[in-house]
Amino acid sequence: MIEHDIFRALADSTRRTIFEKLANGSMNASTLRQGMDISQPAMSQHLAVLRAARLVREQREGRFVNYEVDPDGLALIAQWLAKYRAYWPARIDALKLLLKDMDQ
Amino acid sequence: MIEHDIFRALADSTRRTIFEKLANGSMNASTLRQGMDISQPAMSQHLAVLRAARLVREQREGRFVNYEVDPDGLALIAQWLAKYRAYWPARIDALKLLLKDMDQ
DNA sequence: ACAACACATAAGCACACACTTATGCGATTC
DNA sequence: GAATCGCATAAGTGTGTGCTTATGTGTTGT
Repeated sequence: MIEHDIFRALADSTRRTIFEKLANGSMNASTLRQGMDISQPAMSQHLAVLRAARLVREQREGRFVNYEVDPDGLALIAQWLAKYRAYWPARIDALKLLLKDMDQ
Repeated sequence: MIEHDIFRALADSTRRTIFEKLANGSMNASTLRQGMDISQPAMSQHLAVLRAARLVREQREGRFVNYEVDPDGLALIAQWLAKYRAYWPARIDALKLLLKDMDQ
């Protein structure tokens, strides 16, 4: 179940930080580690979990592996969220942002 | 960190099932248990986790406690998702639904 | 070809988590 | 007011998870 993988992946704050960093630009695993006080194997394992959840995808470049945000994971979260749109508050900033962005 | 509580709460499939049931109508804890093969304390603990994540809220009614979906949790997910809107695929069904719903 | 590098995988360990049974606490019912 | 009911909490237990160190695999550079 990919939905399970997604929420499980995001349940860890270190992985959310990694994802956020990648959202600001794709990087290889070593660059990601900078300023994160995390071992190389730990980073590799976190990236594997994010990859399994389709939140992140890899792109081999020689001996480097460049990681970037995978839109598929975000789309699945949006789909999950859409199931409960009957319960969304009428107007919140996030949804207004959302609307504005989709309006073009 | 409420964001952490939300993703952690949704990382468990039993809790997602409970949330989904509540999205189809508010219920008390005993009614929620029906057809779920789960002990009463387990249900109580799951509801406590969902409550801490603001995905669910309670409403005491005598000796019953009626549970319902709390829009706050969903709004927080939407806000989290909105941070990464730059990576959303151009057109997916979930986002179209979203747009249509917000358009009124 | 050999060393250095970027990354993945293996194995082991401490801790978090979801479950259980037992018990406590109010509110209803008889 | 005693029993019952709906639910919460306590305490204990097995399993999952995130970390570590050690090692493997493939690529680059000399």
